[in-house]
Amino acid sequence: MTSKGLSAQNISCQNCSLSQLCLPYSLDSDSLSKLDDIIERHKPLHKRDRLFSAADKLQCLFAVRSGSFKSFTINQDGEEQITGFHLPGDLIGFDAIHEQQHQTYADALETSMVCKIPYTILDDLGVQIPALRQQMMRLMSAEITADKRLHNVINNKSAEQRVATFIATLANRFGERGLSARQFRLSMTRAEIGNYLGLTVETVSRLMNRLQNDALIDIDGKFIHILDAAKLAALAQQNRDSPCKLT
Amino acid sequence: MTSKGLSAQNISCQNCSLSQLCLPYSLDSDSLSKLDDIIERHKPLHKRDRLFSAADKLQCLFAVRSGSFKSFTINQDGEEQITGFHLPGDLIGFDAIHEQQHQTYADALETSMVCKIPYTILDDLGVQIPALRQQMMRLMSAEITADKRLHNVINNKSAEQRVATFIATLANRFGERGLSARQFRLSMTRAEIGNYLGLTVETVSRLMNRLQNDALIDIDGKFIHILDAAKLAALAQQNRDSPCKLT
DNA sequence: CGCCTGGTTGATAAAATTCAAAACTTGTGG
DNA sequence: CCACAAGTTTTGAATTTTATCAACCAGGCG
Repeated sequence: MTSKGLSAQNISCQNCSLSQLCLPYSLDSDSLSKLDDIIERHKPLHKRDRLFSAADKLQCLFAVRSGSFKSFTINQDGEEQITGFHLPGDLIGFDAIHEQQHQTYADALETSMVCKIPYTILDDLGVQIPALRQQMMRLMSAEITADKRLHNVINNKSAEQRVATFIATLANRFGERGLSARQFRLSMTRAEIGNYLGLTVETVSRLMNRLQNDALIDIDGKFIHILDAAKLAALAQQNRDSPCKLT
Repeated sequence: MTSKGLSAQNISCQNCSLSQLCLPYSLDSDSLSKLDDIIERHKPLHKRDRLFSAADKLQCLFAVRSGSFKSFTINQDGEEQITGFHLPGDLIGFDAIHEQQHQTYADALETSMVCKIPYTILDDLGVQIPALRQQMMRLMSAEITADKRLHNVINNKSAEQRVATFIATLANRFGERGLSARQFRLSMTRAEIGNYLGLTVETVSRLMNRLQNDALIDIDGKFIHILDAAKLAALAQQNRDSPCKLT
C-alpha cells in the first residue's frame, strides 16, 4: 500500500481491466496517462447514493468502475422512469452535454465506485488527443443505437420476450466485462426491471418464473443462472408476431 | 441564377435559415465557410427514395435541408420499426459512428433535399474547429435525450396521450424551424405514426378522431390544425395514472 | 375506370394491468 | 442476536386497454 491510501483509489486507467470498453480504448500510453491525470477517484458510493440529479449543472461525466447504477427521470406525478442501467465501463452523463445540465438522476444500485471525469478538461483534452474525442463519439453513438434497440424491444415484443431480452442482454454485457454470462446477480429489483421495460412488477415476476418453469433459467432471489442460453436468445430475438414459435 | 445551375443547389450554410439548429450553430464565418466547402448538395430525393441502408459503410452524415425522412430498422420477420422522423435541420446518421456503418435505413417521406457531409472530413475539421466538434456532441447528446423522452412516452402514456404527445412534439419542432406550430401537414401515414409510438393504425386513427371530436385539433387528411394548444399540451403532459384528468 | 394504398369504423379477443393479499427478505435498533 | 418494520416478490382473480379481424370508404394514379 502506498501513502496515497486505499488500494481501490490507486486504480489507474493504465491498469484498468475495463479500458477496452471505456474512454481509454485505442489511446497510446502517453494519452492514457494524460487522461488518467484528470480523472478523480473517490470513496465508494453505497446503495441508493445519488451520483447526480436532473438539472444539476454538467461538471463531470462518470465512468462506472465497479457496481452498478440506474439513471432515471421523475415525472410531474413524482414517479420515476428508469432510462438505463449502467455496468462497469459504462459512461454516464452524455445526455447532459446538450443543455450543459443533467437530464436524469443517477443512483447507485449497490456499493459502487466511479471515475469522475471533469467535462471541460475532457473536452480540451479531446483537442490534443483525436483518438479520445473519437472514442467519446463512438460511445455516444453506441448509446443512441442502444436506445433505438430498446425502442424496438418495447414496441414489438411481448412481455415474455421483453423479459427474456432483458436477461439475455444483461448476460452479454456481463460477458463483455469478463464476468460470467451464465450466472450473475441482478442489482435491480423486479419493479425496476418492469419500470424500464414498460411492464408491471407482477408481470415481470410471473414471467421470470415462467422462464424458470420452462427451464431456460434458474432463479434464486436476485441470482440468475442461465440454463439454456440458446433458447433464451431465440426467445429474446422473437417479435410479438413472429411466424413460428419455439417448442 | 448562376452558372452552377438550380438555385436550390446554390444554398450554402452561410445563408441557411436552419443554421441555428444544425451543425453551423455558433461557428464564426471563417469556420462556416470551411464547413460549407466540404458539404455536397445534390438533386432532391423523392418520396420513398432511400438515403442509406442499414449495414452501409458510414461515408456521410446527412442534414435535412427540406422535406422529411423516417429512419427505421427491419427485423428478422421483415417488418419495419421506425426509430425517428427527421425534419429540416436534423442530422441523420449518428448511430453509424460506433461501428462505422449505418444501423438503420433512411427513406424520404416526401420530396426532400439533404446536405451530405463526408464523415472523415468532418471529423478532421473538428480538430481545427472546436466549436464544430462541440456542436456535434451537443446534437448527439440531444438525440440521446430525445430517445429517453420517447422511452418515457411509450412506457407511461396511454394511447391517447401518446398521440397527443406526438402531435404536440411535431408542432413544437415545426415552430422551432420558423414554420407554423398551429397548422402543418403530416408527411407520414397513420400506420407510420402507430409503428413509431407502439400502437396500431386503427388505434391512431380512432384517437386522432377523438382529439378532433374533443375540439383539440382539426383534421383534414394529412393536414392538422391545432385548435386548443393548451389542452393538447396538457393531455400530452399527462401520464397514464396521473391523479386528475382534464375536463 | 378499376386498382391499390391509406384511412375509418365496429365487434370481438387477448394480453397485461389492477387490485388484493400473503410470503418472503433485508435491514435496523434494542 | 433477535424481533420487528419496511421493502420486495409472489400468486390469484377481475378488469381494462388496445390489438386483432373484418369490412368498407375515399382518393390518386396508371
